[in-house]
Amino acid sequence: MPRRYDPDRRRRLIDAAIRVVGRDGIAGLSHRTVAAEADVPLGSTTYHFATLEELMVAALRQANENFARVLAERLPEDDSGDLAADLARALGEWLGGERTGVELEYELYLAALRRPALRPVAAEWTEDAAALLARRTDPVTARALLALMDGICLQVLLTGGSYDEEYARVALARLIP
Amino acid sequence: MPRRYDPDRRRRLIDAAIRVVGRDGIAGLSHRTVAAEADVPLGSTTYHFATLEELMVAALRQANENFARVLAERLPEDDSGDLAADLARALGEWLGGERTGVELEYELYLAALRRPALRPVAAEWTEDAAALLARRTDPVTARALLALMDGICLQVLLTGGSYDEEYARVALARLIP
DNA sequence: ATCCCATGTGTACGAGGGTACACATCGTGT
DNA sequence: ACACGATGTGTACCCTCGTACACATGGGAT
Repeated sequence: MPRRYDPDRRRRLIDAAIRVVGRDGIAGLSHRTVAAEADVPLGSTTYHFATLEELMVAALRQANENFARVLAERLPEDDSGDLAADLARALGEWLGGERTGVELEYELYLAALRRPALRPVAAEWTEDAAALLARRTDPVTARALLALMDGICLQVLLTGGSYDEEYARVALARLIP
Repeated sequence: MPRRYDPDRRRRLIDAAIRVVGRDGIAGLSHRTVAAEADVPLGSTTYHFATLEELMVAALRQANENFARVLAERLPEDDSGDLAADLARALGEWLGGERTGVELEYELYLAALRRPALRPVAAEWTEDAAALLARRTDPVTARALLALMDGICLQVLLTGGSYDEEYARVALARLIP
């Protein structure tokens, strides 16, 4: 039974947790489901992550890093272009893809509402994203743009409506002084 | 044991469900916890609400009605005043009160992300709120204002930060053409 | 070479949950 | 007056979960 000597078992558990949340939501997250998804015994998950919150923290942090990378690519540093249009397009690409991915990241993000342990990670995320936007505008406007993007995403995801990129562009443009 | 003849048992179950979610979150919602909170036998909850989603739908709908009433009071129909300031103040009062109440309503609202059954109710809510705001501005702006308010609330609640009413007022004002 | 400890494995227990179902009771239409 | 259906009650089954614990194993410090 020598599955011994698994250097990045921790990483694989995090990946498995992300897949589980993507498929069944946080409600489907348990030590057992993660263990099954990662093909490791139950005891291994409880060893590396004593509580499910620890797993969520790790998963949220990784999801943040992924999204920050994507956003950085979509936001060229030179401010020659139209920032509102760039952001609206980035949102469109994000929401236009697999709904699973968006749901996954938002669900982990929103989980911070009831779990104080996740709040510092959520705060990191908004700070990092704001810093990214602040390359193209002032910090206060950056925060407002982020808030509006969050709100637009929420409305689309929660009501089951469709994303209107032109509407988003106009609204975002109004926030830029 | 004649607890028979309970005309508004359904209503009492909904109230109990709201109290349970307020105290322990959706994670703590179960037929049994609601039954205990409402002081009725287990079978009664499963009779009136076959699934927990039905309970959540009813609870979310009631929470919406409560909040819509409050918002209507805070938004006088005459447009003599400053709309952005009114909204920022309403947000402040809402976020300044018991964190429990805000968390409760937001948690039910956000639950629609993963539960399609809740999405029509969430959509109703945004439409009703937008109609309220549309008394003071155009429909497109009303939607944008709502989205920004959602985003600002989220950032406060998820990151554990504090609410800055002046910042909110400025950002909201920019959205009004 | 040896020892210690981080890591990995298997299993068991008690708590709590959804669901089903048989039975009790009352209101109401006929 | 009566029967039937809506509503209420109690209980039992089976599942999943978190947790704890005893044991195995191999790497690296000494």
